[in-house]
Amino acid sequence: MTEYSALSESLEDYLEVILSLEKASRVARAKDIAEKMGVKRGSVTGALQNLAQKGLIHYEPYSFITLTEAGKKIAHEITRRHGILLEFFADILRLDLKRADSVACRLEHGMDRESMDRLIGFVQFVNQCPRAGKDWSTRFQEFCGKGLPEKEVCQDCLAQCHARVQE
Amino acid sequence: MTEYSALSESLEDYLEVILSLEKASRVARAKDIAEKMGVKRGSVTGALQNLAQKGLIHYEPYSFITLTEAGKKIAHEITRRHGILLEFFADILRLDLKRADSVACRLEHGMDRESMDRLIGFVQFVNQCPRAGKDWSTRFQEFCGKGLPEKEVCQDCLAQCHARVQE
DNA sequence: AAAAAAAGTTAGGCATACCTTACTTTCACG
DNA sequence: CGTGAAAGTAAGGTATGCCTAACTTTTTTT
Repeated sequence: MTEYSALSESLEDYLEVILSLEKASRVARAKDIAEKMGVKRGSVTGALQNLAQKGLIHYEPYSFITLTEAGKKIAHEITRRHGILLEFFADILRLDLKRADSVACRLEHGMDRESMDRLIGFVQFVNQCPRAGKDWSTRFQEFCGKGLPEKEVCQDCLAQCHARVQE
Repeated sequence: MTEYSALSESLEDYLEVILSLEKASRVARAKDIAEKMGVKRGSVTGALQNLAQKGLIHYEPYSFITLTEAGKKIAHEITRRHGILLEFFADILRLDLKRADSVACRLEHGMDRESMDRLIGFVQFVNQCPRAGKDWSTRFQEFCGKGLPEKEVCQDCLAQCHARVQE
C-alpha cells in the first residue's frame, strides 16, 4: 500500500509537472514549474521544500530538481490517471481536447484506484467490444445533437455492426 | 451566467448538505450539517456566515437555516452533478453504490457545465441506444473479470441484439 | 572579470478551512 | 418558571497554498 493519499492536490500537481519537465529536459527548473503551474516563482520554493521533506524529489537550493524513485512512482500514477480521463472525455465523450484536458486535470485527484481501474476497463471495453467502438462513439456524437435517430437507422446500424462481426 | 464559480468546494458541499436537510426536515440545523459534513459544530458557523454573506442562505444567529433562491439554484445544480456521476459510476461502470457515491462526491466539483452535459448525454445514450443498454453494461462487468469472450460469444451477443431491435 | 540579467529564496501577508475551548442562547421538562 | 442539557457562536490556533517585495545566488554578456 503506497501511502501517498496524504498528498494534497497541489503537491500531486507539482509532481506531475516535474515529471513532464524531466521528460522534456531531463531536469525541472523552478521557473518552468511556476509557469506550468500558473503560480509565481516564490510559491514554488515552498512546495519543493515540502516535496523534498517528503522524500519525493531531490532538492538542493539553487540547483536542479529531479524526482526520487518514490516521487516518480506517484507522478506516473497521477499522469496515468490524467491520461485515462483525457481519453475518456476526448475519445468517448467527444469533448474537444482542450476541455477534455482541463476536466481531466481537475478530476484526476478525486479518482481512487478502483474507480480508475474500472474506467480503464471501460475505455478498453468501448474500444474492443463489437457493439461499441469508434463508430459507436460517432453515433453518440450525433445523438448529442439530434437525439436517437429513426428506428430504421438504428436497425441499419445494428445490421452493419452484426455483419462486421461475422465478417 | 450564474457567477458561482467563485464558490469553494467546501461551500458547495455545505449548500448540497443544506438542501438535503431541507428536503428531509424543511430546515437545516447546524448540528446536522456538522454531522453530515464530518466537521465539528464550530466549523459550521463560519461557513454559514460566509454563505449568508454571499446571499445564498437565510441565516440569523441561533435560528434555523434555509436556502435563498440563489442558494437553492446552486445546490440543485451540485446535487444534479452528483446524481449523474453516481449514475455513471454505479450503473455504467458498475461500481458498488458506496464507492460510486464517494467518487461522485469528490468529482462533482471538478465538472464544468459542458462536460456535465456530455456525461448526461452519454448516460442517456447508453440507456437508449440498442447497441448499448443494461445487458451491455452486464457484458462490461464480465469483461472486467475475464476480458473479451470468445468470438462466437460476441457474435451471439450481437445476433441477439440485432434480433431485438428488429423485434 | 565585472556588471547586468535571470533564476531562486526568504519573509511577511492574506484567504480558506479546519480544529478546540469557552461562552451564550434556546428549549424542554420537572 | 427556572434550570440544565443541547445547540449554537466566538475567539484563537494550525496547516495549506497562494501572493508580493526584497534579497541572494547563478548565469550570461560584454
